[in-house]
Amino acid sequence: MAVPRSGGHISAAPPTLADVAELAGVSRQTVSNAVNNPDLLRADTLARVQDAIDKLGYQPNRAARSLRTRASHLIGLRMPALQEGTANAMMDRFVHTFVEAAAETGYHVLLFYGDPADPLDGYDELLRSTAVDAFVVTDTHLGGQQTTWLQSRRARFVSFGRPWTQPDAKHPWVDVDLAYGAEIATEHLIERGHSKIAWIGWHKDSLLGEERRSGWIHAMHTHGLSTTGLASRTEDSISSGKAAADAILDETEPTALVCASDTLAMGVLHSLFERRLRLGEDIAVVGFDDSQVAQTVPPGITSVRPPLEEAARELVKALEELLATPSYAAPGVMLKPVLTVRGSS
Amino acid sequence: MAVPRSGGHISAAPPTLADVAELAGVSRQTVSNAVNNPDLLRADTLARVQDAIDKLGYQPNRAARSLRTRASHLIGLRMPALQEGTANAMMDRFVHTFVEAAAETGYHVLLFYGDPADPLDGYDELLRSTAVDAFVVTDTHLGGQQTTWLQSRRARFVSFGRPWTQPDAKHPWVDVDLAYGAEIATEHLIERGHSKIAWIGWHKDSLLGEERRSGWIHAMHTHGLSTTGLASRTEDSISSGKAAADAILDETEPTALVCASDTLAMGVLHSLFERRLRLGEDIAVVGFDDSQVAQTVPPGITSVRPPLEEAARELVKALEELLATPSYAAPGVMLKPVLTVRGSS
DNA sequence: ACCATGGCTTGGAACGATCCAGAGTTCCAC
DNA sequence: GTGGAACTCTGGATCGTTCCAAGCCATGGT
Repeated sequence: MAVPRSGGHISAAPPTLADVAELAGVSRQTVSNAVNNPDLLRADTLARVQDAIDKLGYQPNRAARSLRTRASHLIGLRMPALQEGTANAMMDRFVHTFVEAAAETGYHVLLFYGDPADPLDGYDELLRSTAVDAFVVTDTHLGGQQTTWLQSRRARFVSFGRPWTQPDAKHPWVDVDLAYGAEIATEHLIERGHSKIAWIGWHKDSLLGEERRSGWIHAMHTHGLSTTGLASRTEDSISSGKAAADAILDETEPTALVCASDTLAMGVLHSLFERRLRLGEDIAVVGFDDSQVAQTVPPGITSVRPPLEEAARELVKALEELLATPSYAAPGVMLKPVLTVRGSS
Repeated sequence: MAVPRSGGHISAAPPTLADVAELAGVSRQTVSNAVNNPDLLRADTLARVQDAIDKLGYQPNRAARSLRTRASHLIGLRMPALQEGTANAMMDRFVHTFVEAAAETGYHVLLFYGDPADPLDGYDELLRSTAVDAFVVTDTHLGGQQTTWLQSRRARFVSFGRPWTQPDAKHPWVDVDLAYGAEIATEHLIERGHSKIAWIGWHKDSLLGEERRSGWIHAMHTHGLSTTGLASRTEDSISSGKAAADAILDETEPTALVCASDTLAMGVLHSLFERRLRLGEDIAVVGFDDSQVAQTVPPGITSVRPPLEEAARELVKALEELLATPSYAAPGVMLKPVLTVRGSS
């Protein structure tokens, strides 16, 4: 003998629509309406159904609902590649707010893994199995491969990061204006009385790097300061940050440094440590990303803080509209970072 | 007229089992078997079906499959609370490997959000809607609320963190032996010639804190060293770490400090910075967690590194068995951390 | 009294997969 | 040549929900 469906005190199998309907003395469809279109029911019927729902602890089965409505209420997010030693804890803050904001509109986040060597790995399977309603793409600066491909597959998605390579892309995106970030960082140092302000940035082929660099140049020139001999380009790692700092400190003796990332700023700190120079007193340093490290290292590193929470919320908003109206084409949203001033400047 | 189902070049609607069956000239069930039990088919039939599957790019619809098999192949993970300024980037590394390991066994991770004030928030909804097959619980040290509740709801789960309050709990768990961690940290300092080694830890009501502390005490006593006046207890924050360091440096003048967390270690660094003492030369410091910060601060903080990757893989393994055999009761797994030695000691 | 109106409720069908029981084939032993 | 086991394959039912078209019942205008 099978165990009776809804009889148990500790529900072995969760209650279904039919169970609720029976208890409330109405049909399945009426219960469904009570859940999805309450205003279709007469007040007293609705109350009766609600009682039954509460009594049984009913909750619609997601799989069944997804099957029928062709919507999973899941947003796919590919796990960003993890680099040991690099301050990408930034993503943590972003993901956190994103999950929170998504929850508020009834969406959950499906984290998936893809081979770091293949930027498209993982997307196809989820798309074909209709496991997610949409994606959030976060690595647009690596070239538009993912977005181009998703577009060709008619997948729904939003991106955190502007469509660098296709300025006419139609998908919603949110990004942070980090040229502006470099500008306010540099101006902050100028206000503090510095005039020999060096730049430690990334290689020329990095779109993000060139953008940030342009902010520094703009601020310097606006204030009539020269930039010659003050810029250096290198990898985004601590050791190369240190090497770059060593070189520039020996050659040009700047009084302040703006770094394209907190990782590079940490490299600078290593150089200072070795030279027994004191951060914030002997020399000023400003970083990017406002990572854990910048926040905690004594005496604190002044850093350009991207509004990740706001970005996450904007993306969820765009997603919501995109899923409501498939033809939705939002203008991109560009957010301004703020400078968090700490002891290093 | 409706668009023909599988006719399009750019598939509007994904192909279904029936489409594949038709193309291959077999029944739906045979296609299903080709996917799930290939050895039931004759070799030539299997090849024909496979061809059709490849040609159409067929992928089973997850919702339909979930509905029928009552398994979503999703693992629920509640977003851990985010504390600004605290070095919990540790979780990032854990989540990353977990997602990766889960993917290898065909599972994806469903990230969800729960009100930080209510440790149970979020679980119930997912459970009742049968959205996930199991949970990973990560905050067992906050008291066994979540695990007790999940157990009473007959939910499947594994925990990262031993069942502190119920030593007889039956669910699989994985944890890191951080008493041992404190021990090797202390012994490392003793080897380096230190004998006045202070402890900066958490309040007495923290189970994790007491455990780590016991490792320090054990190592000290084993080597005939006194611990009196060398221990301090405080909050897990940078400012209280600094205050504790200030007090203990003034009173007892230790030559080395073991901190219960990297956050506290950062507090110590602030104290040293103010006193113009040089980390690793004037005084040695060891932290816990091997966070980003410990890795990057010059000259690097020696830190007890929990094997998060291994833990994640063990948890996935346990999950797999748990989902295969519902009555599965694994013994807990206790992993040993390693000490990452850097310039601070 | 009648029919149209509109609000509320209903049973049957469908979403796309798997489970189940049975039908058809093949093959070997007697 | 036949019976039976083993192997393949098939059609119908089912998972729990929502869509659809139709049914019921008051109400109100003619």
